[in-house]
Amino acid sequence: MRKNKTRYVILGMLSETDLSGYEIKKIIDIRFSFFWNESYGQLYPELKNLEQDGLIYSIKSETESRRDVIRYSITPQGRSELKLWLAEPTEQETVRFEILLKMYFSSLTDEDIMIRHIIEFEKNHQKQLSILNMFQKELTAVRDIDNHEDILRVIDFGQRVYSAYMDWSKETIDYLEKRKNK
Amino acid sequence: MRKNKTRYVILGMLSETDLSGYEIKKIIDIRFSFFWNESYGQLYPELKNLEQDGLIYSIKSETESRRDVIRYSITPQGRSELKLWLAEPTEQETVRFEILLKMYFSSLTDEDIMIRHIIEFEKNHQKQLSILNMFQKELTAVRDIDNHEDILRVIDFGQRVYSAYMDWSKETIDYLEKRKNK
DNA sequence: CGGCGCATGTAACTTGTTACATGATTCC
DNA sequence: GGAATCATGTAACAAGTTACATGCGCCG
Repeated sequence: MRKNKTRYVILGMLSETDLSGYEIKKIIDIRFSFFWNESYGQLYPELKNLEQDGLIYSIKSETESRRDVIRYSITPQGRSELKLWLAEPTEQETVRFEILLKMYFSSLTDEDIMIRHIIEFEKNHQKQLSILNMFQKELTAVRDIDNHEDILRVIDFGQRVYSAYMDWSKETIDYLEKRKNK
Repeated sequence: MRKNKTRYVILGMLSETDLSGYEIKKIIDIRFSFFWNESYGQLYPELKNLEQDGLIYSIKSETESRRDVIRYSITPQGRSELKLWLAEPTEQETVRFEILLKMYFSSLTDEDIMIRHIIEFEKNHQKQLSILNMFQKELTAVRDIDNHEDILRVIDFGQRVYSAYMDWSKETIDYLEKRKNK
């Protein structure tokens, strides 16, 4: 049986500091995007669910002059739910690399088309890798967060994997170039 | 707008040889599993759709004594549809690594729990890597398929990425062991 | 003769995305 | 004043999984 994991990202984030749905989404997009995605269509309803389950509660903005920013806070029950999940066995991830599917059947198309795909792939992930590198530098400089080393471990994962992507891309483009000129 | 990609795996496979739904599923599970997943619930209905669209046609088993094996064959329209897709831009993959999410919040749990998760993660992917290595050896020995080199490129991707997983796992277990003893 | 693998299929469900609506505020 | 961003939300849809049903044939 699969488990709704959106709740745990939310709970995890709120375990560090109070946040609004919008802020959670932004953090995921910037810092988690290389290993996690969420859409508003999942996030907002799940926040409602969590509140109803008593795992989080909302605090209407008071100090703020802005509109209706609804910031959430985690409850003790929320924390224990999060701890429970952390101890549960991890599901194997299911992946779908369209680029590899295309590569697999690439003999059916022109080399140039495939090369363009891989360049695109490389570019996208190079950008992500740069962001990771930046983020790593930032973190290494500021050493005040308590789960600081854990985050660095997560970033390290991304760097290794993305570097592997880059190497593969270069080699595969080379291979295709050679095949083209044959 | 997202695109149903199950059709293209099917078309791609049928572009090489006639296959039944069951056979397609098996090939995906064994050879594609490190970059692609499909369930029967997607596969069988999609075969029906493709047949209705005239991109494939079914051949009821004649030579076979077995039960109702429905083997499919690709049509010229199917081939051109496949070629069209190969030229289209590739969608960025969305990933969800539960293991990294847990690592990120691992300060909230015991080191031993996290270590067990990573050992599990490592074991799973080590198995996959071994299968990839085997498959690569096989392919390097037999050099008769036409898209042989392309497949090797795909396998190479898996090997690089999985090796990165292994390295990261080892280092992260070390890190957690050290943290535990502090 | 029981269990496993072969083989096809689907209904119910969960999960996830997209596209839109709404409106405030900030920045140029 | 218009564009971008902040901010919340949802309905419609698409995608994907799970769990089951059915039954054949082979092997020990």
